[in-house]
Amino acid sequence: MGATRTPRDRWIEEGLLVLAEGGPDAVRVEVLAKRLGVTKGGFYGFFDDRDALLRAMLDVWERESTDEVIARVQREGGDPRSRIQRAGVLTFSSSRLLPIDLAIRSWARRDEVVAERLHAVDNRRMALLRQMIGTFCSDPEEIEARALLAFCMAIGVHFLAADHQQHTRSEVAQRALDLLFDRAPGSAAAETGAREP
Amino acid sequence: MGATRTPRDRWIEEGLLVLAEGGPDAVRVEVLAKRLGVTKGGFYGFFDDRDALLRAMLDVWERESTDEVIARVQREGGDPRSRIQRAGVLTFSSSRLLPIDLAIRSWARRDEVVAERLHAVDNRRMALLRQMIGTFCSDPEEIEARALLAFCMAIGVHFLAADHQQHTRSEVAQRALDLLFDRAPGSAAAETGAREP
DNA sequence: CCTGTTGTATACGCAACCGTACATTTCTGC
DNA sequence: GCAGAAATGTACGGTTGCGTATACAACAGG
Repeated sequence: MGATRTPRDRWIEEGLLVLAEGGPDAVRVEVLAKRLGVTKGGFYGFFDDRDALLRAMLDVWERESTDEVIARVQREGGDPRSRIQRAGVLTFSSSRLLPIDLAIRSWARRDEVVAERLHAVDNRRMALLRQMIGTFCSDPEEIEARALLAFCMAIGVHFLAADHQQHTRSEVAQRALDLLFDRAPGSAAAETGAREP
Repeated sequence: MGATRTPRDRWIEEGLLVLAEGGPDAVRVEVLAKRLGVTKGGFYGFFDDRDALLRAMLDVWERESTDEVIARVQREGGDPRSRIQRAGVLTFSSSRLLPIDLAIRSWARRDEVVAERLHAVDNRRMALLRQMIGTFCSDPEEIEARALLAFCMAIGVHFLAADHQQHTRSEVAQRALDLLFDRAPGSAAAETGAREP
């Protein structure tokens, strides 16, 4: 063949799916090949080795998680506050990005290189959060504390398994966001994450 | 030999260490054997297979994370509030339990059985948190929201890689806890987790 | 002592996966 | 159509890990 039936991007894409489902250890060349309906024959034409694929996956994730989110938010306009809210939704409510994000966080705990990549991405996100909270809170230290809480909740809810008595997780999460963002309880808004029944 | 050089508990213990370092996929029988300075010869006398070890590891973790923490807290006495604080410290500041806990959380995202175990443990912890927050907050919904935030932060900080401008992570975390627990900023207290430079 | 019991070493077959070498197919441009 | 390039299939050797079988060693009780 001359026409690429399984281009480089498809390997990366499938790799990200498997990463989300089973963690980095589940990303095996021969497994991806089977899922793509080919053999690993072509793989080594695109990548030096398995590790090169993992790095390429991180590249794509980093770009999608930052530049693309920001570009899309800018393009769709709106006031500063709703823009940043939208960035949160795009990142932490995306059924595509969220599981990948969570998998990479776990991965980063045991891989220094991944940790540095995540570090860069999280700093950009934290800057957005700060900006948003700064629209209604002036004390820099309190902004930082609220931003940390919001970020931790966006991540943490997906690593938590507790029930909430007579309430659903998303009801409680909504209430928690109300506390963080200084809104009257129940006023529908931000949703930095937290979707669960 | 008749004397057990490598009893069942040592396999479990080493398994938990490896789990904390590299996740469940890193827990391999032959790897543990090498780390223990023996071969896998004896392993299958204690466990049917690798999976039985993983289950035994979860048993130990569950017991240490709940009953033993609670027992120790009760034994050391104190008023209700400081007891619950101590339970938080024992769980989320323990250099032994914390990494295991975080590894199990990641694991639970892709294993239903593990998720159910974590579910039970988290419910017990959540009950303690509720109790503590209930000592200064009466609205049940707000208690639940604050408990969720506190729990999410105890977990989330370890999955977050962002910097905090001129502050350290633990300074910001302290301030965040002050917000959550209705204290004046800076009044040294609870520390539900969050130790980092 | 000597005999079981029990923990460990050794060796085996099997399977998954890596990376390489080489053959084969299938487009593309001439 | 016919090169030749490009993607894929096939086959191989090597490694790691599983679980089993069996032999060896060390300690216990008689």
